[in-house]
Amino acid sequence: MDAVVEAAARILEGKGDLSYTTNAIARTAGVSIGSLYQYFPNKDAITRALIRRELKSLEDQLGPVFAAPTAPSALADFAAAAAAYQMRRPTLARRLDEQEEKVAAPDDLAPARVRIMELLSAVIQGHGIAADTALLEDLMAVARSLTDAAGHRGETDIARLARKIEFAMMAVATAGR
Amino acid sequence: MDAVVEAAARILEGKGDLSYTTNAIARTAGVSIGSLYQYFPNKDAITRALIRRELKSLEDQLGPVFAAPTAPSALADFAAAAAAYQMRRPTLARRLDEQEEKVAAPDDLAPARVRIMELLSAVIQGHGIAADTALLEDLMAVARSLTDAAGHRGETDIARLARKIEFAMMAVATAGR
Amino acid sequence: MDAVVEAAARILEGKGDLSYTTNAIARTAGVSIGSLYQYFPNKDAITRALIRRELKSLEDQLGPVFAAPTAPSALADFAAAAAAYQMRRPTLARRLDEQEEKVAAPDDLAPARVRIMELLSAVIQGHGIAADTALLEDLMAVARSLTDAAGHRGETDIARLARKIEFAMMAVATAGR
Amino acid sequence: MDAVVEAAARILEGKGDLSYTTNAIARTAGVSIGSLYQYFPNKDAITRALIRRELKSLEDQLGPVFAAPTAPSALADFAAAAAAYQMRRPTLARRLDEQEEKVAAPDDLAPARVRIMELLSAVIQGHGIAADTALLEDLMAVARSLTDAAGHRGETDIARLARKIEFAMMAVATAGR
DNA sequence: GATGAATGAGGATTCATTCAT
DNA sequence: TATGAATGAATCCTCATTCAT
Repeated sequence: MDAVVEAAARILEGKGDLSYTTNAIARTAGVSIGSLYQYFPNKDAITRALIRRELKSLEDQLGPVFAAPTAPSALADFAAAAAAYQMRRPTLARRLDEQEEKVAAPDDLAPARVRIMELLSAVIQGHGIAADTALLEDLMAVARSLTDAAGHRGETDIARLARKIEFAMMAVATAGR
Repeated sequence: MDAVVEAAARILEGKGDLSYTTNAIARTAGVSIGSLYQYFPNKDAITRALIRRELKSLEDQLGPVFAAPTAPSALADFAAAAAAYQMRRPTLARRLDEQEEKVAAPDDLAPARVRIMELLSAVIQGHGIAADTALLEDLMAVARSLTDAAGHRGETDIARLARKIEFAMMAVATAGR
Repeated sequence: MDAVVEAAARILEGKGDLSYTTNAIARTAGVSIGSLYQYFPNKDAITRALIRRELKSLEDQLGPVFAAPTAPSALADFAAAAAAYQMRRPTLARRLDEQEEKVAAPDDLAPARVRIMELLSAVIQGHGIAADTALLEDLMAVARSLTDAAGHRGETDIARLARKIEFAMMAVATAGR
Repeated sequence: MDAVVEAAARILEGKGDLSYTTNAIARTAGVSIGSLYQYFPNKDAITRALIRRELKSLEDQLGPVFAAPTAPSALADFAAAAAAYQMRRPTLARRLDEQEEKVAAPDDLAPARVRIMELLSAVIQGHGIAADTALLEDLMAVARSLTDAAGHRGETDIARLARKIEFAMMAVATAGR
């Protein structure tokens, strides 16, 4: 149920890890724990659903890039989408990254991530750079770290953040020779 | 006691958050919980001691940079030190960052962090760039994310990692105009 | 839940302080500790609930005195009620007094105590004696000590105990001049 | 060792039950726990030694009464001694009473108590009243409760307290017919 | 379906007591 | 004899999960 997932999101970005309990999620969602366990087999499933939802949201932001992955402005657009996505829920993505490690079998999350990775791969190749998995991971990591840091500080200047991400990505891509 | 801190490190970088219990730490350290609590007032204190130890280790690696913060090679040296530091304990630093959020009053950790930040500030200014707190945080975040990603993949090429970090830092520093 | 409070009472008057643990209370009450903590936020709250219950019981016994606090027989009736109250649970009240020192913030217990104190004050004044707080405390202490001692010995003669209490109270009240 | 017993006394009348640990006693006494356990077989033994010391102190105060148990002023003197004894360490005696319940086998404390009881018995009989064990217990209880209450309030008027005790004892003794 | 009371394994912490030095 | 580090059973409390209604 969407309410449950949204409740999980709110608790995670609010009081954080320590209050992230199934009972708190149910209460915040306005359902009983009994019902919660009818929608989700266990706590991890809720976390995974939330991660899935957020990945979907990021993909939506990336719509224009998907439309033209090899355009000259594609990298800038990618950076802008990443920045815009994380600006709305600054702490959520960071907390979610931490949770992801604890969640068993995040296999069902792979498809979305693969799509985004492949998109980024196309974007990079559009800039004439060969993209192996390692590079793509580095680029994602850098983008995420800069948005996390900006989110932590409560910054709101999306354009500035996007610019930083773009520059950093470009630098990392060229550093690999 | 050092054994306790090292046990904490090993559990954190091994089985992770969920196994990071006082009893597990004691068992791994080869002491009883009773003894553990004679050395440390509570679990957080152990985590803090570990963070402190790691910061110290990073500062040691940064020794050459502290010696000549404004040398032309200072940024490259800083990146190399960061890379070298994290290569030995790839996952530890990342897991430790997550723990830090949960640890109450990490005030006693501030001095070391301030020293490193001020060092980086000097290094950046040696490159003719004004360094505000936000920029320094971004640079640290980027360096950390790249080392984490490399650590995740089990890479061992320190020089290559250092180069990526240096490039990314430079890019972020100049992106701020 | 009443069963928990009654279990607490039974342990306290039975094996005493050392066996007065949350697990023992839960076991005696026939519930799991989990359930116990759904009814009460912590152990102190159970103790307070028990004290509250006992104060309520004492107030019930004092009903006739509340009805006519200034009647000539009021002091005798007060003594009789105190005796009757404590005869049923000889050791409980004494053990509870000891616990009260350890219980944090027994503020929610004050009202009942104040009502009883004020009643006693009226009774005493009905005998032409000014009652300050110190005197009231002394009277309560004397009444309690005599019931405790009688309870210790397993006495069952309520009338005799009430008579002793009445005499002692009267003596203390007049000793203050 | 006397220092250990006095340390126990100070902790008990100070921070109370919760801080009354063997390690705290040793630290306060200026000895190691190792040494503490060379003097006393266990914690209870310390408590018992303290009780014994306090009973001895009370007996000392009662010296004049022992000298002339049947004198007309004996009851007043007894009350005065009890009051004087407890005034010096107001909270200690009360806390000690609570501990006594927890202490196993307080048999070695009996002799002193018997001596005091027999003294009181003689005093009472000097007033022409037959003293059975029950009455003696009641008298002791009343004396103790009044001193405790006075100690609780921080009163310092020994004469006033002695008078109250004497009156109350007399009343209880005559109430038994 | 939905509810929420009930469960109990597990985690942090304390403290009386021991024993090697 | 003195020391104090080491021990671990026992305590309070939390929280994911179940199931009778």
